[in-house]
Amino acid sequence: MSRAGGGGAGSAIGRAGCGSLCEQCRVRGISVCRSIEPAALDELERIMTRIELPAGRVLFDEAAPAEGLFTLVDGVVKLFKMLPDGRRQITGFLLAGDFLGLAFFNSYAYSAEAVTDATLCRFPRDRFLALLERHPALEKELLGRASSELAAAQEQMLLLGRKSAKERVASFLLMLARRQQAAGRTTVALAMSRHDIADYLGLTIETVSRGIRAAAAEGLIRLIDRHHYVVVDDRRLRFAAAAE
Amino acid sequence: MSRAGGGGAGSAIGRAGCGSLCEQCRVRGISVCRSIEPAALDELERIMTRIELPAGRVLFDEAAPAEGLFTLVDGVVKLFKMLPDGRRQITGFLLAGDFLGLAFFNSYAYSAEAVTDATLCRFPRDRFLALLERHPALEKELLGRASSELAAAQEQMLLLGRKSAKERVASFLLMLARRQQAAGRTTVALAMSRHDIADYLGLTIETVSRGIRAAAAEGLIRLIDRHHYVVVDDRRLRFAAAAE
DNA sequence: CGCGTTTTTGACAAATATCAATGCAGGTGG
DNA sequence: CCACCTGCATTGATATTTGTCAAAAACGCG
Repeated sequence: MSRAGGGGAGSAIGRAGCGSLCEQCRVRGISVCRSIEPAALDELERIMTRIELPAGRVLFDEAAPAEGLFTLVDGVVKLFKMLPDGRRQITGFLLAGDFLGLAFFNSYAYSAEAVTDATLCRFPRDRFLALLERHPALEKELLGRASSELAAAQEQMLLLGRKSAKERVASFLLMLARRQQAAGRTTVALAMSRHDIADYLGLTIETVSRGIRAAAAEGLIRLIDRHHYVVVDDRRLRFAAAAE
Repeated sequence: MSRAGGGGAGSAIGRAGCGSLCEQCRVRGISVCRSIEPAALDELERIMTRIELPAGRVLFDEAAPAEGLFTLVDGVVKLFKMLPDGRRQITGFLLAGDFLGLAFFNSYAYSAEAVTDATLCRFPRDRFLALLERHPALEKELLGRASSELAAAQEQMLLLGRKSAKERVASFLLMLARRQQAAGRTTVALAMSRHDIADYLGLTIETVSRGIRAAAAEGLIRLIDRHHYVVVDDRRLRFAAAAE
């Protein structure tokens, strides 16, 4: 499936434009990396703080005052919203290079929590916005990211609103594979729990489990163990994902 | 009368972010109206073309080369994506003042079609992007819009992934009421068909119909006719929408 | 090696889709 | 102006999908 950004599930998953995190930016610990003048990079570096976030730790809560913006340097972070009674919807999994925390109202629209141990850079909101004024290229970069995140969000709405359980699971398996293939891997890692997958796909853990097993039984994938698989039949997997 | 619910009525519906459509911009026929320097407005006006789109007419198709950007001056437009077998997900309804067509890859991520007769302004993509270079305030405006659309998309993912049919319908009725109340109306117009509502909420038309009737039977709303209602019990409607 | 947690599996229940009429309203042509 | 026609909406009966509940199996960890 041709998901904008080559796999941008949910919010800000690695984007074609940014490709793999460029080395220079990785070193600098920031991911806003395309077409940014060195002067802006220097300024960014001056106002940033590095954060180590252990797996399961909350970075910020929905509706909290948005005092920081972040880039993810390493690890996986999930974004989610909750209903008053505890139902949860994960809106995206973020990978290295992704940006989060942009809140044009003054509070976050979602919560963010580390799936694995993660490393981030934090930029104080006011100073970052001030910096934005002086560096239009940075603003353009953010607009591009927001735009592709929006495309990914729309793709996810299609999945949530119109795909069957099996199609959702196949779409997810395909999306993960695409992202990791882009990084040259053939074995795909399922870093997140069945519970997280379920809350991302709008299903229950049981239905996710059955969907994954069915995909394996039908020869679309081969399961190495509960958290690793290989795509065996890409064409049929795409078909199962209703992606063609 | 046209299903537009009266073109004038549609256009009166403001947008939270933009407030009500500013008069100056209405006159100029463009909706990118906050904090834009007059010079930029003049330039925008110079490159724009006005378009009248009859109800049901397609503005552009998903995956088509994105050669234009648009602002909606009057009427209602729906954005949607389709699966190969014809299933459809409407990702949003646009009202006067909304912007569409931003595509940072070179093709549209979704199709756009008029729900009611609509008036738009078209800006050629290349010239608009060039103009963006010279007017950072315009870029900031777009970033703000993209950001709030993203928040709305995440809210919709929560609805599609985790809310029951009745909650979805209640959320929809509440959302429409909020948008129209902001414009000082008390009777809410349901400009779109049950089919469109169903494709927006990820349901079938029958389930939407039952949901609306149930909301009326429970005294949350009072139906004037099939395309108009009044919110009777806001608090319970919010509760039914799982919004509190 | 045993224990708690996650995942899988199975039986059953509930929500929603599907199928099938029927009703309603607006537009059209007589 | 009225009656019919057509498409949209509603309603009801039934089917299907997916969720719920319960338990067993697998895994990770001390």
